[in-house]
Amino acid sequence: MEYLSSLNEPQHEAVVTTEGPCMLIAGAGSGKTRVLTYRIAHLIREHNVEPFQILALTFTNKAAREMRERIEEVVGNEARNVWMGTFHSIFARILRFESDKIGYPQNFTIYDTDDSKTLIRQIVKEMELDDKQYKVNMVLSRISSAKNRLMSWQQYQADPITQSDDEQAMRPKLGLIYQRYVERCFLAGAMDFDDLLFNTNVLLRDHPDVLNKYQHRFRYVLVDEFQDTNISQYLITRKLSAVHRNICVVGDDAQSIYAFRGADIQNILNFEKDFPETKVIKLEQNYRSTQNIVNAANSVIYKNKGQLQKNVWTQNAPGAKIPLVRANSDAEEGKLVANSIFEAKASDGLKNAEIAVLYRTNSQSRSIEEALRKNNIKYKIVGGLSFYQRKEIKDLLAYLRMIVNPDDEQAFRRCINLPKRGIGPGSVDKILVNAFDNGKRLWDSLQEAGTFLKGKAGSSVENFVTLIKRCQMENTRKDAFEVANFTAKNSGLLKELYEDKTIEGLSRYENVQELLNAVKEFTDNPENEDKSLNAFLQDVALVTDMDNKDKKEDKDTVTLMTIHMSKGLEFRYVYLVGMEEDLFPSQMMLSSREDLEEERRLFYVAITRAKERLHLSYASTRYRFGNIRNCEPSRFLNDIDSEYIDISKSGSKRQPAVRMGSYTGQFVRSMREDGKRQRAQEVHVKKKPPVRSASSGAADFKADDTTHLQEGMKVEHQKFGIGSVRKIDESGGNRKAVVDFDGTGEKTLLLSFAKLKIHG
DNA sequence: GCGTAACCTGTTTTT
DNA sequence: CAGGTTACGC
Repeated sequence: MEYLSSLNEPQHEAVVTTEGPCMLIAGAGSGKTRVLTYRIAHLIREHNVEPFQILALTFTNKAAREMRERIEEVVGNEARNVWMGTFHSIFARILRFESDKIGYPQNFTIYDTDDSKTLIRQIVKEMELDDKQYKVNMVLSRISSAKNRLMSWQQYQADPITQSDDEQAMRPKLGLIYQRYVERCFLAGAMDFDDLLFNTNVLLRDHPDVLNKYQHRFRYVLVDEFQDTNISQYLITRKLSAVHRNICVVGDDAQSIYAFRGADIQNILNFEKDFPETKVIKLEQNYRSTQNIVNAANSVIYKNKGQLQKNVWTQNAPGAKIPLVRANSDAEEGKLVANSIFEAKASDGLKNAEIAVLYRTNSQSRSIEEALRKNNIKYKIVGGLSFYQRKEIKDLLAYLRMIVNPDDEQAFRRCINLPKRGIGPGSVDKILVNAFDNGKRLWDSLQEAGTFLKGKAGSSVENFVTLIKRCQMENTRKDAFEVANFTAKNSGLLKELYEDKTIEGLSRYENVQELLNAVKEFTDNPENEDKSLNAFLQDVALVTDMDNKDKKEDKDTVTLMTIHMSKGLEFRYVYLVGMEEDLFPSQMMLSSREDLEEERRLFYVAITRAKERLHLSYASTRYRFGNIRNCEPSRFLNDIDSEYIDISKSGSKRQPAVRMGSYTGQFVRSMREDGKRQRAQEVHVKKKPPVRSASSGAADFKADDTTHLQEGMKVEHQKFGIGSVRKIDESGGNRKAVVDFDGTGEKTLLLSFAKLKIHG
């Protein structure tokens, strides 16, 4: 029980109040994660609860992983058996187990947003609707919000409100698109992200035996970031905890920033109604930030109406005022931030890892990246373009999906003619029409394609089917890595990339190898019991970031990310850039008061990430979508009480530059608003964005053929430097070399992937 | 069916 | 700007 002594009174109460419903209102920096992990540890250690009886739900993989690690520190290995994960991953797991009950195959595919969009695009086309009236993003968001409110397509079509809404908005067929979309997903054996929650609700609603089983299994239910749950998620947790009623929700209404995807603060009010015996505990002492930061944050959130009563305070040192800095351009803002980081490191002895740069939109990262690179400051980007969204990665994944679920329409479309086999859109349509018109599965239609496709296309499809069958055969007796390897080689994908000797081609080839490495890591990880391809694909579909990569790479890096991604994290120094009207608050969000308040909560989240120092900046011109735009300082800057902010560096009287005429190359001539000329100003460097994958730079390092590698030879590795070969190990089907690197010591390298040069 | 060039269009946050 | 789609000639 020694861990309890470090807690303050409400924290202590929150840990030991294990029985009955409980709601923790946890202010920013109040030690929420600590309380949650201790609570779970306490259940296991003091109440003899079996780990598998505990269900703990988070929003991000990162939060789940962090919590698991911290519980492990207290209770050891047992922590592994706690049902802990994101809503989506936990319920995907349960759905897989119970898939037959709702008519889905056990190996169902999870469609990512791209798959969903492609499918909607196709449906709109097939229905011969105007794609300008039915814009993909709009259609998808309507469908998504319906699903999040648990409205089926039948209900959607029958509901007079949605119908009249759609008619007034000139898109009366939306209900039909919704229907078709659901039907096509079902035929393909696929669920999108929203379906994972929607179908879990259906499963628990229509199958009392299943509900009963899980209700009794989960004696304790915990929900993190409760303010961000939508109705669909809330209903699931409510049902699951209806028997034992030991449900603990943790949240902070001031940090609710996901209303745009259906999160509903009402859930907090509903909770007290649904569980009238709820014990409410408020954690109000902030341990994270200086007084100045806490006060500034409070002064901001105070501008919102209708927050829950809460008084966040701190005993920490007063700290410095918040500097507000104005730059002439986004590029200059980057420079100022980079310089400030450089100085902070020198004078305050900060490490890169203690610094974060936060922004509203992913596209803002560019100017910061360029400045940091010029200053030789190492950085990493969290989120943004994910590794798994790259074309070559999605291509190989499409093959793997096809092996596991050969009815997966989107995977089929992606890989049927890749590499080129002479199967064009005409043949693809015939195959699909043959399936849909005759009520057949896609896979069956593919297998009989020889009967209705003549010539080259027909025989190509037959070869494709044979290829998939061979891979499936492998899949019945080999682990994910071996199957993926087999598929990459036999599909011709790897060969095609290998033959592409352009810089981009090499990089794509490296990326595919990187994916194979990721599969290898997955199968090598002792925590993964199921090493099948199916298990790997499940995992990958719900992992959005590459943080498992970051672990191995350089750890001491400045973190760049959106404010959304930063929730739950903390840094000694935080640079919040782009404090400009229209950008933050975002122009697109300003249609209602509620929207503005959500943006303000986002500002609150950003401020409260900082422990010691918060640095605000804005640019008066910004390069966006190929245009220079003038920017005004954000209205949010006025929300901070003036005693907490230092505006001495923001008061430059220079007029913002205005774009004049067209530009070519790197510079633009600009003019002041008063008509006087200003010197040419650097606005944008026309360069490709930096390669962000873990294998960046790999293209410069061409590996040698290692077939003749022998013991005792000297080799060079891109990352580990020079070393000598100790042993060559050919067991287990993989050729591996044990290399003793000067400095880093012995490493075992997979020769098929390791980037090795033979030295001298 | 394939390859290229011209054209078009988005422009927010995430599982 | 960058990525996706269309039109067109082979």
